[in-house]
Amino acid sequence: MRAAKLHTEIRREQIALAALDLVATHGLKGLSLARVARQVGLVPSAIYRHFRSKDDVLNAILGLIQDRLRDNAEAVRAETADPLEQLRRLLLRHGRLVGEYQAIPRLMFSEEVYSSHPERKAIVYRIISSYLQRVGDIVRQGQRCGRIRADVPPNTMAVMFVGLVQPAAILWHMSDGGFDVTKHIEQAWRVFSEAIRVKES
Amino acid sequence: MRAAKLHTEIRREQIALAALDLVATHGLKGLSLARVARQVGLVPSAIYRHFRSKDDVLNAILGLIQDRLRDNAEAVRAETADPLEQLRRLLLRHGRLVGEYQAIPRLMFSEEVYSSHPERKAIVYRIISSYLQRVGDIVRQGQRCGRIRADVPPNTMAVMFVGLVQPAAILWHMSDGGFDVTKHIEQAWRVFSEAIRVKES
DNA sequence: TGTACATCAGTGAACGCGCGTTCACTGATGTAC
DNA sequence: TGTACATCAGTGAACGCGCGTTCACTGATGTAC
Repeated sequence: MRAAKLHTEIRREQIALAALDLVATHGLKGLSLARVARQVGLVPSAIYRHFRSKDDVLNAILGLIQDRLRDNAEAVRAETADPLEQLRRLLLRHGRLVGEYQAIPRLMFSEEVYSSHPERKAIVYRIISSYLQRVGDIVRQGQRCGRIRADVPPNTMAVMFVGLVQPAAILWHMSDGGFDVTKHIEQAWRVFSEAIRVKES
Repeated sequence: MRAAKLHTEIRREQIALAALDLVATHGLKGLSLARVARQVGLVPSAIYRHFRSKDDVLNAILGLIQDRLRDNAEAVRAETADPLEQLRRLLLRHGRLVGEYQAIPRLMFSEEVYSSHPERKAIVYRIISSYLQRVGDIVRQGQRCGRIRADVPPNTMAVMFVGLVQPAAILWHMSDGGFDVTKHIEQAWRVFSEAIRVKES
C-alpha cells in the first residue's frame, strides 16, 4: 500500500520523533532507517526525500532534545519568581523528562553519536552547556538576591544540579522501575537546597 | 605472520583489556571482534578459541569494570579510618577511574549493552548496586560514629555521591579536556561534605 | 473552469560493506610410555 | 631421553545478514495560462 503524500515539514517531524522514540526504547544501535521508516509507515528509501542521510536524522534528534531542555528551563522561570523554587521545579521536570526520554542521557553519553562525525561532539557540548548556562543563570539570580550562598561558583552548582538526577535516571530504568526516582529527587533536593541556601537568621 | 601461541587465560585477559580499551576510545559501536583481534595481534576467528561469542567478550569487559570499582572501594577503606575522608578519597579515585576508562559510564548507560541480552541488564544493575552498597556502607559507618548526619538515607547519599562525578566526567571528555574535573570535584565535595557532615559545636 | 506541465513525495530493486560466526586446516606444545 | 599421540591456539576462506544509500520509476498535488 502506498503511503499518503504529505508535506516534507510534516514528514521531517514525524521521522525525527520516531527516531527519538527508537533511540529511547532500543538504544542508538536500534536506530536504523528501516525501522524509522516502518514506524512512520514509509519505505526506507523514502526517508531520503526528507533527510540527506542518517546523520542528518541524528542531528534532528539532537534538535528535539535541545528544544525540550530549553522549554523546561523557560517554563519554570515563568512559573515562579523565587530562584530556589525555580530550581526545585526544574529538578522535577528534568527527572520527568529524562524518565520519559531515556534517549537523552544515553545520547549525551555515547561516543557513537560523534565517533563518525567529530563536529557533532561540539554540537552536543553546546546543547549541554547552554542548559547548564540556564541553570547557572537561576543560581546567579539567587545569589544576587541573597537566597543562595555566593561562595560557590554558579557553574559548579549547575553541574551538581544535573548530577542529582542523572544517576537516579540510570538506576530507575536499570531496575525496571524498581528505583524510586521521585523519592530520591525529593531527598536529594532537601540535602542540596539546604547546602546552597542562605540561612535566614 | 603467525601469532605466538599463548595460554588461553593470558589471551582472555589480553582480549578483554583490548575490548575495554576499544569501547573507551571508540564507543560500543566501535567494538568489533575484528578490531579487538587486530589490537591483540590475532586473526578475528582466533577470538573464538577463547570466547564463545562477542557477547561473551562484553561480559568479560563488565567483569573488569566491576573489579576496578571494588578495588577502589576497598583501597580507601584500608587507607584511613575516617568515613568522611574515605568518601573524599573515593571521590577522587572515582573521578580518575571514570576519566581513564570513559567506557565505564558509557557502558552503564547504553541500552545496547543489554538490548540483545536482557539478562545482562540485571548484571549491570548488580555491578552498580554493589558499588552503591559499598559507598552506603561507608556512609552508615559515618552515621554510627556520629560524623555524618543520620536523617538522610545512606542510599540517597550514595547515589548523590556518584552524581558528583558523573556529569563532570561527561563534560570533561565532551569538552576535550577543557572542563576541569578535579576542580569541580573539589568544590562539589566541599558543598556535599558540609551538607552531610555533623557540625562540631 | 479546464488543460498542460512542473514539482515533489512516494516506490522497490539493487549495490557494496562490515559484521559475527563457522569450518576444515595447521602446527606448536604437553603428556604417556 | 626419544617417540607417538592428544590437545589446543593459531589460520584464512566462506557464509548470511542487515545496514545505508542510489537510482530510475510513478503518480498525486500545485501552478500558470
